[in-house]
Amino acid sequence: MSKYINAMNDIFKALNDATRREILDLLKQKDLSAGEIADAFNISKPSISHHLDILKRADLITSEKNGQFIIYSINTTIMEDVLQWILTFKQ
Amino acid sequence: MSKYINAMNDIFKALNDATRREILDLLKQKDLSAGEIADAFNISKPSISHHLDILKRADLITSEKNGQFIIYSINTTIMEDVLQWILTFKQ
DNA sequence: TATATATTTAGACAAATATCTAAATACTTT
DNA sequence: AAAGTATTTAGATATTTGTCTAAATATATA
Repeated sequence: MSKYINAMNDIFKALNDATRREILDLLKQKDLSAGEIADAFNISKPSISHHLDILKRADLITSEKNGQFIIYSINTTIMEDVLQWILTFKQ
Repeated sequence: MSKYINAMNDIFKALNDATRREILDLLKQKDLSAGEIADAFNISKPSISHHLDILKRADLITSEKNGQFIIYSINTTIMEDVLQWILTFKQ
C-alpha cells in the first residue's frame, strides 16, 4: 500500500464527517483557536479536539501554539490531491 | 438539515472506503456487471453488493438490469458537487 | 419444469467511530 | 506560588461500518 493511498484514506476519512467539514469551512475564512472552533458547535471541547486531531493527521489543517492558545489554520494544498482524483472522473 | 447536506454526507460516506473508490476507478473505464466488479476484489459478492448499494444511494453509480446481469455505470455528474465544494478552498 | 447462474437480502459479529465526563498538562495572571 | 484559563489525553460507551455465511429472488437454459 503506497503512501499516496494512505494519504487519500486519511483525507477521505477526515472529510467524512459534517462537523469536520464545517470546521474546514470556518478555517477557510480565518485562523481560529481550538476554543473558538469549539464555541461554534454544540459538542464538547474534547470531542472538537479529537476532530481537530483527525484533520491534522490528514494534513488538512496545521496548528501553532500562541501562548496558552493553539491556533489552527487550514492547509489548502492538501485539497489538491482530492481535486486531482475527482478530476479523473471528468469525462 | 438541507437535502444538499444529506447528499454531501452520502457522497463523502461513499468515498470513505478504498474498495468503493476502486470500484469507481473501474467503472470510470467501462460499465461492468456486479459479478465482474466482485471478481476484481478478494471480497465476497454480498460485501461488494453492499458497497454497490452505498455508491448507488450516493448517486455515484447507476444500475440497469440486462437479463440475469445487473450492469453498473458511473455517474460522473454527481462528482460536480464534491468538485465545487473542494474548489471553495482554492485561495 | 428442473437446474444452473447472477445478484441481493438477512442476520451475525468484530472493528472503527463519535461522543461524553473526568483528569492531566501547559500557560497566564494575581 | 496559587488560581484561573485553554487544550488535550484517558477511558468508557453507544452507534456505525465492513465483512462473512446462509438463504432468497430472478433469470436463463437444458
